[in-house]
Amino acid sequence: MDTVFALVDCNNFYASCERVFDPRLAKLPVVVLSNNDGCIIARSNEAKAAGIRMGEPFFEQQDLIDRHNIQVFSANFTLYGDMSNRVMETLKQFSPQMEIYSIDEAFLTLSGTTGDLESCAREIRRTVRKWTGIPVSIGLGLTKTLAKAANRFAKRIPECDGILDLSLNPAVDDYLEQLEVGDIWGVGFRYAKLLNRHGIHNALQLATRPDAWIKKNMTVTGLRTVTELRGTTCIRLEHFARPKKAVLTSRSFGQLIRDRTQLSQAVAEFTAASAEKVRRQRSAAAFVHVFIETSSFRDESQYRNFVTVGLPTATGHTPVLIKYAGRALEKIFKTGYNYKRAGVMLSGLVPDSQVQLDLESDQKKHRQKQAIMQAVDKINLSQGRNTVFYAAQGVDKPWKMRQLKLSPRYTTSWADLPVAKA
DNA sequence: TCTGGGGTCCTAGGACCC
DNA sequence: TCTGGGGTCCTAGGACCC
Repeated sequence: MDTVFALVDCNNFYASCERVFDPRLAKLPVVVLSNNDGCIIARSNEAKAAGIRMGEPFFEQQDLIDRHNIQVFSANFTLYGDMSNRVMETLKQFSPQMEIYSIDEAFLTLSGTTGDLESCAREIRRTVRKWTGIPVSIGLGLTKTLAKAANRFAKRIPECDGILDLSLNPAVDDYLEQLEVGDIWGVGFRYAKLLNRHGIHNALQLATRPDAWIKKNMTVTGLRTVTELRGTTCIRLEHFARPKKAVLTSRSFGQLIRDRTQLSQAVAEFTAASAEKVRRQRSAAAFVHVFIETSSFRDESQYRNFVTVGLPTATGHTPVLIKYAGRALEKIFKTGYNYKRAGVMLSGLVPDSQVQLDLESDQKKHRQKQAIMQAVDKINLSQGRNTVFYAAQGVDKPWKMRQLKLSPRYTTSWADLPVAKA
């Protein structure tokens, strides 16, 4: 009996979500764009094969997209978030020990003998596909880092058919030798270049370097990664989501903003969104940070600035946060620039229950404010974002992001429900 | 014309204190 | 003009992840 880590990763997740509700897409190449229809952030296998590159600006790939009849979608995070929940709920059936690592990935721990583990993984894969329509790949290993590596191979080697178990695999070193350092979980672009300069090109070479050398060049984080490659667990399963220390809402605008009022409305909107995230984890924020910037791609005068303001007491109350965000904006706003992007971060997050209040009257007001925000959140959750909103957020929103290719919110909006025809 | 968004952790160095 | 030793806290910047 061994306990091993399984990494379940949804294949081309956003593109797969679009396909679930539109069977016409099954054999067609599909790409999904980032907010504001800017860059390509997801590609079906067919789109990859056609030569579409990840993270590239959409408009630069337009020719290729037309030539291959590639189906293009604006990011529909409402849909993807809901599909993610369905996948995660399905995975929970298979292991009580689970960590939701990202919108499309989860670590599970599985127990069993070698053969069992693989058939268990196959069962998970079949079930997720059947219940949600999403194809997944599963990698198994003695550590999270090895499970990640196994997953990479499971996706790339057709014979794996979506599953690879490296947990007690005698060939694990052969696989590590095939794994380029830049593809190791925890080794990014910078470290990969540094390692290459030192003649280290694959995971096996890295795993055999002395600890002291690793620590000196890649800090303790790098040493953890290397130890995990050798099969010793350093990175535990995070069973419970830890509360965030800061939340950020930022957007590029659909069109440039010059006007102070419009910019302040956008900032109010982002503040409201951040505040909602803060309340969702039952926190209150002690600092508001606001940044604004012009587009560095445009050949015109540039400006960017960032400012922090502290609140007298931590709060999750949207109107208070909007007020302080507005003051912050006043400190950095300059007339005469074409603004392209703004963002609002809330930090100094503390549990809502720990907020210090002295006076009894304060406590009463505090409870009233909380009740209002709860009501607002409840309405917006059930009826859709910004069903109820603050006047400071504005109404026209000329800066709203572009989403020209948005698919319906099939699963979360009655109006968008797919219709089955006889 | 059009170029995403949201996080975490670690370290070095400076400020400050005794 | 010379100028110790040790500790903590904060911040900026750099690395990483999806």
